[in-house]
Amino acid sequence: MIDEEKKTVEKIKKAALEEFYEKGYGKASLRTICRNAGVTTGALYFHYENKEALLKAILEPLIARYESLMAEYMGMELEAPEKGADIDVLMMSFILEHRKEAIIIMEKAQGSCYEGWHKRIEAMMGQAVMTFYRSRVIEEPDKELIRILARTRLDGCLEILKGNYDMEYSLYLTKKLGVYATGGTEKLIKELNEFHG
Amino acid sequence: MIDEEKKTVEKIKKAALEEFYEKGYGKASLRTICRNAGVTTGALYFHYENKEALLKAILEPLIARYESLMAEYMGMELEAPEKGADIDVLMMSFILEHRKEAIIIMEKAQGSCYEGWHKRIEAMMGQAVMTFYRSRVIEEPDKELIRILARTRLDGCLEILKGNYDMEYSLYLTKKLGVYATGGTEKLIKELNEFHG
Amino acid sequence: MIDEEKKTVEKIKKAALEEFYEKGYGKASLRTICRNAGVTTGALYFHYENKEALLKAILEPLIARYESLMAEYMGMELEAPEKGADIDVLMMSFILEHRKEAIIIMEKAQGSCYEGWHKRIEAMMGQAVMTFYRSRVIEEPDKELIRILARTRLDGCLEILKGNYDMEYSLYLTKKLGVYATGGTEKLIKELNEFHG
Amino acid sequence: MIDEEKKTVEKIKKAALEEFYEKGYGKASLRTICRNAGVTTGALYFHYENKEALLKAILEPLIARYESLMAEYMGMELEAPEKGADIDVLMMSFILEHRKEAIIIMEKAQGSCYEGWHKRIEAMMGQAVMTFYRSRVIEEPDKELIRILARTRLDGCLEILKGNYDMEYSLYLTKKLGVYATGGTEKLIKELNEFHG
DNA sequence: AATGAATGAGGTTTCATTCAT
DNA sequence: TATGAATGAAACCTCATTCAT
Repeated sequence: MIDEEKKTVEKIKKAALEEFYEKGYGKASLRTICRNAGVTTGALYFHYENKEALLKAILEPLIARYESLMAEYMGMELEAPEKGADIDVLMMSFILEHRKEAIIIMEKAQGSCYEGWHKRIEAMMGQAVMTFYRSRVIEEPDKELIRILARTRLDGCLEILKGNYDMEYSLYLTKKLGVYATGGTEKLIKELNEFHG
Repeated sequence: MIDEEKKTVEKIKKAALEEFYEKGYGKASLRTICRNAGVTTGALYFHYENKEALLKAILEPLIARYESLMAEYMGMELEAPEKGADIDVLMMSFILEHRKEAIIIMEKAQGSCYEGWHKRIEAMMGQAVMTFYRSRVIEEPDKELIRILARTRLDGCLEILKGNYDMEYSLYLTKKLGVYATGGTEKLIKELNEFHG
Repeated sequence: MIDEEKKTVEKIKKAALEEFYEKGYGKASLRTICRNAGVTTGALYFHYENKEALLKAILEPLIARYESLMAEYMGMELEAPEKGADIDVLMMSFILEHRKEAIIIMEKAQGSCYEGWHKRIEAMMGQAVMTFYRSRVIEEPDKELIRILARTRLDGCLEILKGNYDMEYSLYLTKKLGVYATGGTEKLIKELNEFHG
Repeated sequence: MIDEEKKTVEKIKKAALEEFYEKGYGKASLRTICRNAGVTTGALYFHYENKEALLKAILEPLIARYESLMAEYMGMELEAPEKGADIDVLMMSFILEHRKEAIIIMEKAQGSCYEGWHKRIEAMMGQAVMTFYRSRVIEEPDKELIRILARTRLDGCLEILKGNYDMEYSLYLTKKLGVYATGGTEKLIKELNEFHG
């Protein structure tokens, strides 16, 4: 009873999350998902139109929050750049509840309709970082450099996610990464302006 | 003649490099590789025992250099930490000649025997960074934090590789990333010591 | 109320008629039928034992009329062969009300228990035509020839059905086809008797 | 040896021809084809890209002849309409060697790229018949009537094909059908012109 | 009378790998 | 060295049908 009360949909989503996380979308096997969920292929296809729909069902809930968060991120950093670290903390506490989903969308979605999502997210972060640099640097900052800076910051966050630490420790790491980023940014800006002068 | 002198093995390796790079080890198709190489499956299997052996043939040459480079990296940064940026430059000029191979081993080897390699490399960099932090920080630095710091630095390099820029620009970006890293490191060390005091 | 009064059975039959007509029995999908009828599979299976029973429910009403019509056809043509055209008209006005059902049974029933029906119908027409030829031709007419003659006449009627013309035009075409058939029959009979003589 | 000398491709084509002929393209099962051919799915897919390519391999040889034949048909009937029957004979002797293929393309190709072929062929015959009628009838003949006339003539030919008679008998039937068609045409033309007068 | 979740066999297709030549 | 035909398991997906509610 206790075990059977768990609805089929939940069993499928759980098994699918694990499979997508481990093998990536392209290599994930629906058969394996069904087997691990203790369900037949027919049951899966009753609930989800196809492989991609299953992935969507798993990621969609995260996405709304993810986007709104990113938008917020862009706004805040512009107004109060020194709060960058705080925002990272905010982001962490949000995402930590959907670790695997976030990792899937950022690194394991190749072949699905989310294939390009990580680039969109990188672009958003890139925009925020660029806006900040523009306000501090005399010459137009190098676009690729900014992109890479944003990307490595994102990678830091992802690395924390992948570590699967508890919330407190994750936030600790996030803050330290924030300090590092601030120091790096300051130094880089100084150097960029010196070269100009 | 000139064209036919290009040995089968070379044609296969070239096509395989492209396929592994584009699709990743797991999703790469030997059929496609053979087709693009203008070679039959039999020929491929005459030269390579299986899919993994083909990947090995492509990556092995890089690996020796990669490891020795990493070892060197560790030694140098310990002795002369301020030369971090220079070492990055050195690394770049090495790896730039094997862009795709490096990216494959770091991000596209899932499912192969190189699946865990990126972790080894991260560990090596982590060691180097840890050694440096230990020499500057009073308390034992947090291991995970160091690991992540090393990892993001690696990601920066990878990002440059992925950009496929020309050597000059790649080195420019590497240097700037070095400046950023130095600034971040300094600030973080200061903070870590302050907290202690 | 007005809309809900339309019984489930009717909705199912309507959707099924369309689906069988478009895709044929074998390729018709019960899912699609249910979806288009706005009904669940359970409801369908409450009323019909299986796919074939559903087809039966759709075709059965037509069949009784069809058979009696054919019987009548045989009798009339024997007594008054010159009325062939009139009978075609009669047949048309009957069948035109069940266009799709007639087409299904004649051309789209493969895989069902009606798979052989079109042959029965062809045989009936063949009998009628044979009876007529026997009364006019000295030697026993070739059975296959008669069968094919009957079949092409049937095809003419079917073609009119498939055209989905209005009644008036359908009857016009039927009449013209009748003229053609009469002319063909006369000429053929003459030739058959000449060869004999 | 005797049995194994029969090449795989031939075994596949033979089994496929039978399966397509019996079940139609859509319902034909590649598994069944492979089983009946004594071959694995892999073998089939080595030789043919997909289901449709297999059908193409079976029909293509017929098609070239079919089209050239139809073109010839159109030209001849225009110049010498009384030779209609002769042409039917010509057509028969051509097609008789590819009975099943012809039937597949005319009646069993739904769902494949040949889905529309039978309409093209009907249109060709319709053109030829229309041209003839135009030259004999005062008023423009009714398009649909002509179409149906052409179609029934085609059906007669198909019926002979489906009968799987020997060549001699097939030609006999074809000739008789030609006589019937001539008689029908004459009578119909007379009537059409009378109505006009 | 009806729901709708679940079944499981079967559909087409792809794949790494083998082997006689 | 190399060919290329063949294997057979596994991929995603659809289907008619069943059954507890």
